[in-house]
Amino acid sequence: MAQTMKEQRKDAIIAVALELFSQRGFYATTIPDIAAKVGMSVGNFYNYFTSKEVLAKELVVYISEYLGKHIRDINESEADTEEKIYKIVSMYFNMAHERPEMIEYFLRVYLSNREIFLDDCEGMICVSAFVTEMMIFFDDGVSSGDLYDQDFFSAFGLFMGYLGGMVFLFGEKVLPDPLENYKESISKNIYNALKIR
Amino acid sequence: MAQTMKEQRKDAIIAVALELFSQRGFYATTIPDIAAKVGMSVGNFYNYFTSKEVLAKELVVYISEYLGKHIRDINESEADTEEKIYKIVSMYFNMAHERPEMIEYFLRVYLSNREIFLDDCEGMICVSAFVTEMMIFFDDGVSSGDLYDQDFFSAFGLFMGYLGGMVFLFGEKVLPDPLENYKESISKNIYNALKIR
Amino acid sequence: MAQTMKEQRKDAIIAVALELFSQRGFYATTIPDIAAKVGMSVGNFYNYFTSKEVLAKELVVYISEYLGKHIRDINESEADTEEKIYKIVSMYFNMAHERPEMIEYFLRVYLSNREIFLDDCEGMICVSAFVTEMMIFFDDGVSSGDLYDQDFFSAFGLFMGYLGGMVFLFGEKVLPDPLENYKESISKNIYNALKIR
Amino acid sequence: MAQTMKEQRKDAIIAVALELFSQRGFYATTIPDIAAKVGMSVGNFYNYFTSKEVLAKELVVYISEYLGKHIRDINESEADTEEKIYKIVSMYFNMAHERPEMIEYFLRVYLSNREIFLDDCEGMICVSAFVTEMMIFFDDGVSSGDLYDQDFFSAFGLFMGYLGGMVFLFGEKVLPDPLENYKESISKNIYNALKIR
DNA sequence: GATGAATGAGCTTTCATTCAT
DNA sequence: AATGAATGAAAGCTCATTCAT
Repeated sequence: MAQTMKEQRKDAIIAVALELFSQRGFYATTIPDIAAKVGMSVGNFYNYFTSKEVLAKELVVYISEYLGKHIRDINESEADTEEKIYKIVSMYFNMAHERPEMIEYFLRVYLSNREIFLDDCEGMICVSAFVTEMMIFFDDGVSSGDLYDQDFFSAFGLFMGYLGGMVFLFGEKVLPDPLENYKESISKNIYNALKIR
Repeated sequence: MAQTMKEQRKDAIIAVALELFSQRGFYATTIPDIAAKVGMSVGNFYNYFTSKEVLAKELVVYISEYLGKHIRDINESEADTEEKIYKIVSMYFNMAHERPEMIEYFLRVYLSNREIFLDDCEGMICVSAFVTEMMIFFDDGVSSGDLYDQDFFSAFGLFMGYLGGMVFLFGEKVLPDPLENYKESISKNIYNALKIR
Repeated sequence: MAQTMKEQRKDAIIAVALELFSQRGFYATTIPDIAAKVGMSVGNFYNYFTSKEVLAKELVVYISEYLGKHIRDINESEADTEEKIYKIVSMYFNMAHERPEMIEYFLRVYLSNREIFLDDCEGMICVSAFVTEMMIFFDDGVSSGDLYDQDFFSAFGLFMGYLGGMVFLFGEKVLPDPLENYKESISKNIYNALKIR
Repeated sequence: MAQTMKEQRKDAIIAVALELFSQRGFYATTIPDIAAKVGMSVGNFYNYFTSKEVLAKELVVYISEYLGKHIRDINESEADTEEKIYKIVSMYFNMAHERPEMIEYFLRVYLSNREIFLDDCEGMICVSAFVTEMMIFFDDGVSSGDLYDQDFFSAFGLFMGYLGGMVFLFGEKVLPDPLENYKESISKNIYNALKIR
């Protein structure tokens, strides 16, 4: 598991870029900003990522895999579908709390700046690790007779749109309570929307 | 109702800016781009809007009022809550189809580039016309015994997150069917999630 | 014939660029160099030429037309072929003396940096004004029975290669005498090489 | 004649640099490009050549000696002056065909980027091996009563300017025939221009 | 109101060269 | 001899904004 020096530096760039991009957006973050915060020269940055866009794309893949791994763990747990929904919501909100840069990057950079991701991420392929696990979740739910058998993306849109919307509202500071407090009601809403009828 | 010349020119800018911002994003659209498409000099543009950011903010207000007006009509109609949900979903998807620049602007510019709207739009005030009507919808639904009485923003997040998510997925071309076809199932999902329990 | 202000500024850029490119070469001359010498901001330079390459290409056309015009005058004069050769040589060497940046640009920038001119100047089209007049000169010489009827480019290569070579040697400071002094012998050499046999 | 390892590596760099410089030009070729193609690290490259400019200069000397050696062979042959001219033209065109990187380097890098060669190559000293042999050729021609006794550089400019011009035109793809086919007429033209009168 | 030339700061990216290993 | 990460200066180019006309 020992990382090479180069891998460590690359991870440092990823961490810093994630933070800055998520806070300031893609365009308002400059390579000099990133390099300075990593403690690296601008020129050297380009030994790690061939362009700003390539960095942005690697970041999406990174987050997608991170999210995907957590959902896989939930998928593989013993919980029933309703509990799994709660676990996913919890995981998502915890992540929004503890690693907000990841969720924010997803919402603010990936979902919004289509022009950046057009070339290599078409059809959500940069995000497939995550989407695949959500598919498995739905399929399992349907198979086990808990969820209504509907178009995947309709259900996916509900689930992720809802969660993303809440995180957005939280970021806007219009929610009266911490995200934490909404886990129950939101899980319930989602379950009600998706359950067998 | 006759508009002054100045108002007409201003509306022309708004229309063009909406189109370009929604297609290319805020940063990739330049003032020269907008001025050229309006048929106006760059210098003159600044007689109508004092900066690019101010233009962006006026655009949000414009869309918020437009959306708000349509929801008010639905709120004031005779329909019951379940029908109103269907009407709002329909209206939203129709708008995504016929005036995509509006929905796209909302999703791609307003929701994503927080840094632009920080100064004058905090706490969703630029978007209050629209939010207010959604609040009225929920209150009416609760009053009439149709909807479960929960935190407004939790319900709002579900509703708008879901719709936004679907439009996003549609834009990504991953939906097998046209948005139109999802009206029924999505309205149903939303109603199931929000109804009295 | 009154030039607009903008045309004057453009001409100023052309003059400066010609000078710097010919002295330092294309790559060693920067846009900031040019702008500074014109007394203009870097940004404003790009209101006149959309890129450094475009500027380089306009320069070739400019010189080609300038040279072409002078050769046309000679072609249309009453002189016989041998005299015309002398006139062309004289004109070329005078130009190398009085406007060296033009000849130098031709030799050092246009002839050498093929990659710059690949896209829009293929097949010598950027230089056609000049080549055309040389063609006319040869045709006339052949028609009047003075020149041997051979492949145009073979003759053209002799003529222009020779003159270019001499200017190069002059620039290298290896010629014992000023260019001026070679007019006679070179014209004679060219005539001997091309005349009817 | 066994080369040391170091000499072999150096020759490998020379071969690669010649190829890349002649194809892409001096500025568009990077040291990393060269090192990669040689299969060597960038750092190691600097153990063989102390700078990019030094490499460029060694290359000229290398070509000059190569050309000089071939001309010496011709000078030392039994042929008469007219035949020697033909042999030089042939050799030059053959070289342009079989080792185009050498001729191209001469024309595109050495003759054009004066700024690179200013410091150590002034007065054609980097190229003296070749120039010297051409001088010998002319002197012999004059001594044997075949060539007109004129200024050496005037004759040299004709000879080399002509040949360089033809190779240039060939590279521009404007010649109707292969270079090969021009050997006769060009040799004749040169002889006519230089012969005793 | 209208024009568009002008500014200048700042961006992404490149690359010859160095140096610790 | 060899590696390649690191530097840093500089390049081409963009663009929001201003201002003289």
